[in-house]
Amino acid sequence: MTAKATYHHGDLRNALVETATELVRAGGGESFSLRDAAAKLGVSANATYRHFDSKSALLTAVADVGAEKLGQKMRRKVAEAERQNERGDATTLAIAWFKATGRAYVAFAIEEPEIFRVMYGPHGVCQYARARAGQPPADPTGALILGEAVDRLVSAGVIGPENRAGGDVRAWTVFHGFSSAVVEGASYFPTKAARGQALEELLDFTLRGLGATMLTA
Amino acid sequence: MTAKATYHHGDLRNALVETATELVRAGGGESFSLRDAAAKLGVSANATYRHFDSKSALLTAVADVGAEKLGQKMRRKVAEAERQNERGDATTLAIAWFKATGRAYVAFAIEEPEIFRVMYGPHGVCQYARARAGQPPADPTGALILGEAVDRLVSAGVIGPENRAGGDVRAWTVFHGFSSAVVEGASYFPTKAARGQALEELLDFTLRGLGATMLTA
DNA sequence: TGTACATCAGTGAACGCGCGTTCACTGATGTAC
DNA sequence: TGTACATCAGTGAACGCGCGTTCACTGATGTAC
Repeated sequence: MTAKATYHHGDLRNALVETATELVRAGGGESFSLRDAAAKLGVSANATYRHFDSKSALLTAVADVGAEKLGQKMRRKVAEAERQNERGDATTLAIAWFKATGRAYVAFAIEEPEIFRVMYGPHGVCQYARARAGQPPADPTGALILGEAVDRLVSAGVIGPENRAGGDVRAWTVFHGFSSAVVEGASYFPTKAARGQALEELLDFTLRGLGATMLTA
Repeated sequence: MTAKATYHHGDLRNALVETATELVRAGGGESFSLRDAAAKLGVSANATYRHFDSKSALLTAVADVGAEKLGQKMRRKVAEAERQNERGDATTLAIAWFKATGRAYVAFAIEEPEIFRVMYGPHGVCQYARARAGQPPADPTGALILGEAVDRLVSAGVIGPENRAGGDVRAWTVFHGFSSAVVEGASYFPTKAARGQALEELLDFTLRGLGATMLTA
C-alpha cells in the first residue's frame, strides 16, 4: 500500500515490527506470539524467520523502536518548552528544560505502558535492557538529553557545578521510579490531576535534591 | 520432617509456597511452572489445586511472602541503625532511621531480584501489585515504616513540617527507581562499591529533596 | 529484447513440547456411637 | 475399645491448547548474456 512495495509482501520486516508493537500495546509482551503477528499480516508464521532469528529478536526490535520514540518525545517536549520560554532568562529556561524531560519520560510510560515494560522487561521476554547494561541508563538519546538538561542547570547557576556529576542518573532514577510505579499499578492516584500534581511536586523535589534553590519555571 | 507433619504430606500449602519461591528465585516468575513445583515436592501436579485455585494464586502467595520479608528487612535494618546511634542526638537518629529504610529496600531488591520482580510483576504473571493498587505504594508494612521515618525527620527538625505530606511516597519513588534500575539491568555499576556509593549519594539527594539541610548520619 | 538461471521471500504442514487444568478415583485420617 | 462412616488430601491419566521452530517446497523477482 505504501511507497516501497517490492517483492511479495513489500516491507515485511517493518510491517512485523509495527504489528508486533500493536499487539504488545494491546496485550502485553507476555502474551505476544509470533503466530499472532504473522496471522495479522496474512502471512505464514514461518515467514517471520526470513527477517528475525527468533521471537525474542522481534521483541528486541519493538523495544528499540520504543526507545527511539521515547527519545523523540523528550526532544520534542524540550523544544516545546524552549519555545514557550523564549523571553525567559537562563534560569527559567534551564528549569523548564529540565522539567520537560521528566514530564516527557513519565508521559511516555503512561501512554505506552506495555511498550515501556518490554523496554525494561524481565529476562526471557526481552534482553534489550540487559544487552545495553554497559551503557548509560534509559535509552541512549534520552540519557543524553537529560545530561544536557543538567548541564544547563549548572551553566544557568541553578545548581552548583559540584552537583553535576551523577545528577542526571539520579534524576533519571526518580523519573523511572515514578513511571514504573504508575505502570505497575503500585502507585495509585484517584484522578489524572492528582497524578499530575504529584509529578510536579516530584519535579520540584528532584531539583531540590540536585541542589537547586530556585524551583519555579 | 518438621514439626507439623499431619495428613499425607504434612504442610503442603506452605511447602508449595516455599518451593515456588525457590523456583522463582532460580528461574524467574516467567518460566515458573506448577508442575515443576509439584515435581520438586514429589507430589502430583494436581495436588496443588487442593491448596491454590490456580498457578496465579500460588504466585500471589509468593509475592505476599516476599512483601512480608521486605517489611521485616526494613524493620530489622531500622532497629539496627537505632542501636548503632544510641548516643546520637535526635537529628542523627532520624537521619540514620531514614537512610536505613532506603538501604534495606534496595538491599532486598538486589538480594532477591526475581522475587522483587514478581512482587511488582507484569500482568498475567502476578496481579499482586494490581490487587493492591488502591493501597499505598510498596508493601503495607514497608510503606508504614517509611512514613514513620519521615515523621521522625520532621519531629527532629531535619525537615520542615510543610514537607511532610507526600514525602514518604517521593522517597519510596526514589528507592524503587534505583532498585528497579539495578534489577532490570538498566543501571550499571562496575563494582559493588560503586553501586553502594551511588546509593549513598542518592540518599543524600533524597534528603535534600525532602527539604533537609543536614545530611550526615 | 528474450531466454536461462540464480536468488530468496514466501508457503503449508508437521514436530514436539510443556503447560494449566479436569476427571474419576483411592486411600489415609478423623469422628460418632 | 471397636466398628462404620464421612471427609478430604492425595493419585494418575488424559485433555486440549498454543506455542516456537523446522522441513522440504514453490513461485515471484532480479540478473547475465
